[in-house]
Amino acid sequence: MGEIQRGESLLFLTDEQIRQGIEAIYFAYRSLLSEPDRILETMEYGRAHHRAVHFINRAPGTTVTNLLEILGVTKQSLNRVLRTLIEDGLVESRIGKHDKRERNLFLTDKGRALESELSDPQRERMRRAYREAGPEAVSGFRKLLEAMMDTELQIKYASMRENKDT
Amino acid sequence: MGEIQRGESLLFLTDEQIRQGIEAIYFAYRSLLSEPDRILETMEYGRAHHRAVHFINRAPGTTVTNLLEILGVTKQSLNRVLRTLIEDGLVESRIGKHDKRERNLFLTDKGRALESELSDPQRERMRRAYREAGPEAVSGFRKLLEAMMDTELQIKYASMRENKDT
DNA sequence: TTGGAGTGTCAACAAGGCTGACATAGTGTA
DNA sequence: TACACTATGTCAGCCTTGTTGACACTCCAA
Repeated sequence: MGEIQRGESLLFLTDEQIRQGIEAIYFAYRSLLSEPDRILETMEYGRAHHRAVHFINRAPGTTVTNLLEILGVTKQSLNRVLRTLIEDGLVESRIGKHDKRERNLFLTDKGRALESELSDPQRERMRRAYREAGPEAVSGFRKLLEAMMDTELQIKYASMRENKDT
Repeated sequence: MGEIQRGESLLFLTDEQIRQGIEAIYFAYRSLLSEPDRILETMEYGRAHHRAVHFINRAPGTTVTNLLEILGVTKQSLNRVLRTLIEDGLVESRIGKHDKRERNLFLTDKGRALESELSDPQRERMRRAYREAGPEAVSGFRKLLEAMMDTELQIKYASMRENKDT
């Protein structure tokens, strides 16, 4: 490839560097799923259930529509998952107060237990990586991931962090 | 978000920071798949084909077993994909020279064309993010992703970079 | 010569995406 | 009030891509 290197090196923009970055995300993402996957194998739930439970935990009272937007799936797909979670008593669906068409979703104690079981090892892995790489790496990591996101997801990501930053 | 505080502060290790990191990867990974997904919709291939083509392109002559390890799927699953790619003339499978049981996989011109079509927009997104975030962020990003990987994948990742680092 | 490795293939199944169609309740506006 | 629209749920059927299990063949190496 032919990036011309002027004064300050642009070597970090070579095709090779770009490719390695893409592969790094792929491998890291897969590793991040490995623990929950292993646990999920022993139960009647799948990744889709984990994702739903994760985001309901993060934003208790969220609506179905909001969850649909965050997860980027169809309502039929989400509903299949949500139905089993509600039937099994992991998620509670309350009719909206302002708008009775809406359903506000909450985790029950049982739901929170599942969320922990699945996410704790994931967070532990992440914590180890954070610690190992140090605060500066973490900051660069976050910066880059945000820059990679579609504007739409960037906005959702930002809004999920509201009132949560220390 | 707040500036990372130096000194004794371990604020970057709070649960909230960890969770945000996990979500950031999730959203970024999804964004990274969005362009190829859109293109794949118009053809008879899927993500699995993209992955296969990507790694064959990266390591021309690689064997089936090696590809299986990198992709982490079963041979039946990979074979289904590989078969269509070979039938369609995107991948060439040559009997190994040293070990005639092995198949060495190569992209044809047509295969390289598909790889480009799918990966170029992805690399373009990545390049933009790299440029926007700057070299230091890139370095932190890479460092953290590597720290997140399972040892096994870390090794594969490292070996893929051999003789490719500038 | 024999066991194991590398590969290919068949069949059956599951998870979790998708579309399309239709139903119901509730909201908001003309 | 009537009507259009929104939020949600559900049925049916399809696709991709993962899985297991079984079996076959070739070839390498001890």
